[in-house]
Amino acid sequence: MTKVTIRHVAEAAGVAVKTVSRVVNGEPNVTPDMRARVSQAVEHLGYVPSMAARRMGGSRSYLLVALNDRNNTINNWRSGRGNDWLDQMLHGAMLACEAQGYRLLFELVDAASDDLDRKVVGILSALQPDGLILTPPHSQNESLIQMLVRRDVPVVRLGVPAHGLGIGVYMNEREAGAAATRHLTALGHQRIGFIAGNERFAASEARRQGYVDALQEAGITVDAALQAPGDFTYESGVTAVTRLLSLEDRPTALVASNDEMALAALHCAGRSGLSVPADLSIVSFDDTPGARLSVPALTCIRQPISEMAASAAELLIAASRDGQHTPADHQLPFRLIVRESTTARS
Amino acid sequence: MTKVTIRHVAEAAGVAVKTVSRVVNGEPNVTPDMRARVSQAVEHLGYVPSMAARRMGGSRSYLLVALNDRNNTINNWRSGRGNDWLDQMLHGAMLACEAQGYRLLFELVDAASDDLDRKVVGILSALQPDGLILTPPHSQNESLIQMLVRRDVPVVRLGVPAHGLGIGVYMNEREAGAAATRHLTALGHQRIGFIAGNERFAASEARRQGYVDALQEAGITVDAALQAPGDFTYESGVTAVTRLLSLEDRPTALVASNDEMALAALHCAGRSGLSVPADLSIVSFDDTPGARLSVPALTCIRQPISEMAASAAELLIAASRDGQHTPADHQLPFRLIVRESTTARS
DNA sequence: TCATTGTTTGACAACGTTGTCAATAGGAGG
DNA sequence: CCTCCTATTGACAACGTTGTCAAACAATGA
Repeated sequence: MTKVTIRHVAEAAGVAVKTVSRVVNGEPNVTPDMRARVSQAVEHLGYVPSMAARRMGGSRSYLLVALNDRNNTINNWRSGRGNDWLDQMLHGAMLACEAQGYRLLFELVDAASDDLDRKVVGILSALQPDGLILTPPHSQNESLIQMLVRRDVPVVRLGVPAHGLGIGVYMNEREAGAAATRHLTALGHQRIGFIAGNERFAASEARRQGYVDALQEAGITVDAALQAPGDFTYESGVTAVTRLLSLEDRPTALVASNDEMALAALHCAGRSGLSVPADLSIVSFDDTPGARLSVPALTCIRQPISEMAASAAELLIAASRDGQHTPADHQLPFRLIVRESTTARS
Repeated sequence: MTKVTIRHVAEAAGVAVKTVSRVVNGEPNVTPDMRARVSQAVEHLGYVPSMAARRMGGSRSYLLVALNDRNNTINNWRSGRGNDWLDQMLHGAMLACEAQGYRLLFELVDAASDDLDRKVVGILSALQPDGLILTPPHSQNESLIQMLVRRDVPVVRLGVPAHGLGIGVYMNEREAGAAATRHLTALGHQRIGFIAGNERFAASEARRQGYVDALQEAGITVDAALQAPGDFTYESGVTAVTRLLSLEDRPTALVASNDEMALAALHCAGRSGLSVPADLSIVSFDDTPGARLSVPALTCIRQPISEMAASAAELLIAASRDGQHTPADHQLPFRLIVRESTTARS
């Protein structure tokens, strides 16, 4: 009933504590007999090693920290953007951690803070994690990452290529932007509008470039008037799509940089008497619940968020275990999900 | 550059480590001079105490754990329910923890698991948190909570009254159900349908009872045919509302047990040629982003989720600090947010 | 047979902090 | 001035685990 320590297990099994430690950690050079005897005692007493003591005695903490932008996160639910990205990230990373006996601790830090580095160092000192998962926009903060690499903290940068500094786990945003646009050109669309995402996120510009790539491939002239700024919020989507639909030669299709702005487009189109997809086709990014539930359901690009997070966790655990510090890049595939919001040009 | 420990601070300030400990923890019986001298050294060296060492040496871990149902959570985003509840809970609790130098670790455990107790004990042994926040349905698991109380772990039960076992932090669901319904009766509605929530959650039945209460107050006969089962998913909302709208004497208003099912009702109504709110008024629960963004925007009951979570964290920290173990109940107020989906009976 | 090597086990220090208790200094009361 | 009490500071053990190193033992080869 009371707290079970490694010593209790050692006594119960009649062996040294170090031997129990070896068995629990699956270290080599233990006879099968011994391993069985100790395992049985562990099982019987319900022994689980204390993370704190492990961190103190050994060199690993069995803990990963996911660093997220506080403002970004909070604004998300305050302003209605929803946090699907975050949820999937958390789940992907947590499941991967669990599978290896690790734990994930989620931290919020204001990316715009002027003593960001100091705060992150504080987290490192307090928690001493075996690795750090940075989400955008932290994952793009080169000076922060340089500092972390200097301190020998394994770092995964989510959503962006690492270019030799840390480990990058991401999808090809530019190619995704192109794929979304190609879907529309293949359906015969010529006038294709683009609603950009928040410039703070590197993915925004990459998607726009992909859009341009696909237009050029199809031999369509790129018209700056068809590109409207946005910041991922519903409101910015309304502004953008209002402008695009009021054009002389209005677009017959739109690429929205996320679902939220696509939903704004959907509503604005309806309000203007345009039917989707008959009069206006829409492709978006994210595949959030809202995209599936809207009428019509949105054709969109799905990011492999939980897969990226799981990879991130696995890479960090491996890096800390092997004491390696090799920069690397891991690109994961996206998927175009065709639903009801796109159709051939009439 | 390298790791800063309490010993370094002690040397820098020319005092004993214990004195540094006292200053860092704000303990009494330290002269102002000493406090200033040590504080300066702490500041200068950027010292932050190690959580692991604190846990080892002292009696507190400065860690709270939030226990969530794995299936519930995962299904949420897989099936499109969205995780607004979870996000708000996390943020509320995290901010409260941060304010007191605590950290929050989020854990997923399958509530239907047959060795749930064992798993939770494992978490306790590994993490040794100063308190546990249980979310529904865990917060309703009396035997689990009994076990935790026996082990002297401070426990907050989110969303339900504690009835003497642990600490309950919740809103009055029954009264909320009544308030939602009263809003409709006050608008002159007589035929009011109800779409129930998942029976696994105690709130579902409480809301239904409140609905019945309000009808009786208004002298309206309670008609079982107007009450349809649901489980919080969009699909179940479709089934329920289809049945309700096909009734001979169809309802002119609906109370949906969450936003998701209300959105289903909205779409079904539109498909049946009914306009909301002219032909059908809808009130729901949750105030998720979707409720604000839908057309028309949903009138709904807002749960004080982040406030409940913040209270939970504060209560746990206080309980662990004072070593108290007093059961208590804290009821927080809900709010009826009137938007566009309800109007007077025509 | 003996030296050599490798495998298995254990003893012990170390990690960074706080709890306990003793030592010291300073002030009040006689 | 001396005693007693309290406020302040410090010395040291303890927490539960792993890393290091040595000991015991078994197997191998000459």
